[in-house]
Amino acid sequence: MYKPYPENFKYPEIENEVLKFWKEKNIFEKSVESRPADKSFTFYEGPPTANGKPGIHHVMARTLKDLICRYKTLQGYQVQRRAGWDTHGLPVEIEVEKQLGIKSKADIPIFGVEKYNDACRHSVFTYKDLWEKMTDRMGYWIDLESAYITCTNNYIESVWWSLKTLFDKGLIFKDYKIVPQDPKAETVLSSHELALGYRMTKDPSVYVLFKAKDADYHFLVWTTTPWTLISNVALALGPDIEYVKVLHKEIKMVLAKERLSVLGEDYEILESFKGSDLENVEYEQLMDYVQPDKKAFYTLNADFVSTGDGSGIVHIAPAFGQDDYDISKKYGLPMLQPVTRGGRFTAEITDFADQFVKDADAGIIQKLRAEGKLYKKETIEHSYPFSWRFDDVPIIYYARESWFIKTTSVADRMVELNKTINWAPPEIGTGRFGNWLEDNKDWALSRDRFWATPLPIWVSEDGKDMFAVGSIEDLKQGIYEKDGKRTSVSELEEIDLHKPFVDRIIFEKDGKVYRRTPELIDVWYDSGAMPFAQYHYPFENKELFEANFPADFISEGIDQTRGWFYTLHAISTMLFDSPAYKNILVNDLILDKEGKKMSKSRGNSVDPFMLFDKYGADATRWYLIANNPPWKPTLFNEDDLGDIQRKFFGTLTNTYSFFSLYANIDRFVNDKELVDYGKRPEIDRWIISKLNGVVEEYETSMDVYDVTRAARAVMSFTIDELSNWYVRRSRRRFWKSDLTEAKLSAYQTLHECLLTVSKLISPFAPFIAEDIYRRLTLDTTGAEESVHLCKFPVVTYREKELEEKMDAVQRVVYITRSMRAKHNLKVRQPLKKIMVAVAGRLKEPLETMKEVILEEVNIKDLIILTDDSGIVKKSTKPNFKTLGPKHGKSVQPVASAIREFGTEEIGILLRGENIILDINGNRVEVEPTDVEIISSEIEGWLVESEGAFTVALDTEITPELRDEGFAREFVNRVQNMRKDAGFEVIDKINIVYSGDDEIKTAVNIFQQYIKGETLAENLQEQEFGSGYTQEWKIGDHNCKIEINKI
RNA sequence: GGGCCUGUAGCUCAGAUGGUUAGAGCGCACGCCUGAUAAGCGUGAGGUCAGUGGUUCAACUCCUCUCAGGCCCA
Repeated sequence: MYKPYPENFKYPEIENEVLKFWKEKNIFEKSVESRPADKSFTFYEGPPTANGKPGIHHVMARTLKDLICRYKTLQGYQVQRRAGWDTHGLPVEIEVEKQLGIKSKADIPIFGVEKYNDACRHSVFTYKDLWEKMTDRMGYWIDLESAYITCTNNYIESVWWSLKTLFDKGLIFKDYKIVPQDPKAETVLSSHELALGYRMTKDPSVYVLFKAKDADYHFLVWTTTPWTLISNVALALGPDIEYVKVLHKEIKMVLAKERLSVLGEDYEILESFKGSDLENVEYEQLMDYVQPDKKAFYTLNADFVSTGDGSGIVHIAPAFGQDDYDISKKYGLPMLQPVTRGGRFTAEITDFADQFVKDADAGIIQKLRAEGKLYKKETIEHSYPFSWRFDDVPIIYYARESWFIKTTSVADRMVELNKTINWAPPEIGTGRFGNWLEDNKDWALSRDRFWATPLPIWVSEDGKDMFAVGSIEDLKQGIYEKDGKRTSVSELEEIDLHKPFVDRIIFEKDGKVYRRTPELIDVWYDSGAMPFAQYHYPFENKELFEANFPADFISEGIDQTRGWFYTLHAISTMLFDSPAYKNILVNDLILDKEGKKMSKSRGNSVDPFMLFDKYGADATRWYLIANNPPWKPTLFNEDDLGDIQRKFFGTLTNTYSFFSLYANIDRFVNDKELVDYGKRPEIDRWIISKLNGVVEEYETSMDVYDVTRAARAVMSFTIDELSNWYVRRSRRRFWKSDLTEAKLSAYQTLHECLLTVSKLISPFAPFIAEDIYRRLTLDTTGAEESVHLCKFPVVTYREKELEEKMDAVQRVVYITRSMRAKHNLKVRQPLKKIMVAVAGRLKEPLETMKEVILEEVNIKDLIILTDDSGIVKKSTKPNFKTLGPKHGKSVQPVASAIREFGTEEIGILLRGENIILDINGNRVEVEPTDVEIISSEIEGWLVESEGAFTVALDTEITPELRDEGFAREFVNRVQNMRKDAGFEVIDKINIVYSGDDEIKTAVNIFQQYIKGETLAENLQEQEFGSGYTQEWKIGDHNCKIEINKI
């Protein structure tokens, strides 16, 4: 018995049943355990943060991960999938601060770090339930129970081990970093927070004159942050930019030639030179509040100088700009930083002491003007970041001491190792990621926050010595100090590797006291450490880690390029001199219909649960994968989901329904010995061959992670080949005749196709695949319990010539049908004959498929015209693919000569002989392969050509054909009535009818045919009874029909 | 400002290594089919393949520049 689909069934309901089945039977666990452990495929799950809600893009990423893992399982690999949760970092803190009503970072110690971090710890899994629900509902198979969690002691201990390793290698050091800072909260902002606060604002745009030392000219310098001028130590010029010295309003000044427009019209060029000629020119300090301790106040060359705006000369204040800082390191410039963390000038700046720097701008400008150092002042409107927490607090870029990892020391190695990684698509590996590696900067590791992995470095109180702690064991050598009470850490019952606990631990060595440096580490380090930290390596699971490193496969969104992709790679390179992953599949954003980014604020984001309820997880998954390659931005359109469901899943379940309907009537069970492929009818062999072709294409596509191509291949096979051709062509075999070998073959063929399709789609649409598979194998002994325990189908049978043959048949049929349509000749009206002219090699194949063509197009006779039939007119077309390389430039004259070929030349070519031409005095030999011969016309007939095929149609309708046409129309009306009357497919009926003479004649002649088609016992013209009756018009003839169930 | 990606029909997308009539689906119009049928099929309208210059016998395809969009970074 093949369970039919109920009418109007809902996919989500089926999916829920499948979920239940999976859970009850532990199918996921079995799909892992049933594969040999020594043939493993390692997958790393990038940990999401569970304190944000999951969205549609997470469905995309999880679909990709799931389908590759399922595919590899199908192929017989053991794929362990362990979930993970990212639990530290700013996002968590921000959520908690919102809940607790904490306004600024400074409030946190007052509130209590201990309480604060407890709140973080509890907030981490706010949406864990939702995430798990989504994971489960969408069919993403991953072991949630054993998930690794980054804030556990074990995890942190592994991270500490790695940090100590790096520290001992000398790869961790302290330096300055220019960070965007919220001056009111005295907090460093993440790039994410920074992005929140950009808005248009007005700032001064000032041109200042720096007087060259011992000379009579000035450098004209532009800035939008006058307050940084106090900290100026150098001026930068572009080495390849052209500069001029001009006389303007009685002042000699230097600026970029391209920026002369700044001066208006009135100037006189005195000299011109390149930036590189102007290196090392000393100038007088502009405002002398603070004195540097190193050589300063001279010009230098820098590539970042542009002539897009300003004067082409950039003032350098190392404490307040990343470019400035970098160049200062290169030239060994001093750093002047007379500004507090709160953004106020220090006491040294006597005139502006304790003023907020931005507020001091006006006073500074005034002072410069008074001293004659201001050339001009304008106002500029531009986009500038502001605090997202406080109104009207501009962000200040500010140099702060940070801890760094010296990734630049392994930059070359990272580049090298990256070349061994297989990126899908490749351009992200070479481009976005590769360039990022080439341009590597040291990793700014530390964060001045509260809820994250503490940096395990202890510094002596005199600041001269430090060491790293790499394990809890090491930590136990320390002393826990709280409220003046000192306890040895080894005596404590509970150890928490977070603030403030670890900050209370001190070490005493050689008479010195060591305290932990207060910083925490970048959360990205946590996730990048997951290959070993998830196993608590090296403290445990040594073998497990080694067996699962590096990963065979990871997959995440493109936003992880500089996030997880990088941190995994950097940490692995430094610790293990190995990449962390061998294959990586990247997905791009999901945008809305208009191509805009989805966001809560815009209200255009899509709730995945709504999609699952409305269309099902399968349709959602399929849509995301098949619509376009995942590594290109997807324009999300809900309507297309409905299309996928109707067209693909609808066709598939419909095909199954068709199969089950007849298989149940015939009591077909798939336990008979298989009919040899070779013995099956042509159409069966054809679809089996096509099926195997799809299996091949699917596998090659999947192996290079081209999942979209694989999905599309299965989809078009199912819709076009299986349903629209095979089933339609074979319908009669299922409802006619007894269960002969031919019919058995049909059942076995369709069964195999459906079964294989269910396996192929199982990674993509795991629910419906499971459902169809189970319906198909309900009575099959020895079948796997679940499609997800099956092996990938083996290619069994190909017959490429047959595929070509059928292709030819289909083309003839399509041409003929289009001709009928154009000439308004209904398909139910039989026609006398068609003639088909084709290239010689196709003649015999078409001959054998004659019946198929005739049946499809409802025509009585098919004549395949031989090349020498005399009535086919042939023409020639040059084949540029062979001619081009041979003749190059002179291909055109040869081509036109070929177009001129007549019967004689064509005859020669058809015999396989060459033709010698004389083209402008040159001897040219034309081979048969250089010419395409097309049958373009058949004399005296209605013809249509397409490529190598020409079809001629005899449109004459004889009285006999007309009668047969009527008979077919009659059958069609009866069939419609059977259906309207609600009769079963196998019910027998009696027919009563009336009509004019022409109808009567036709019905009489084709009485047997009509009875056979409609399962009628009687077909008579007599008094109407009380049966189901309808009136019809057949052509111009009226007709009344009554049917009665017997 | 830098890097990467994208630009093909009204919409969503295909178009191996350059080869001469650029395809599909959806949508639209018209028609057909109907013992799978809230499906299916056909026909038609709709394209200077973003633009420019070049390489070539031949460019949607390769190269240059420009324009537009997206993402990342500064």
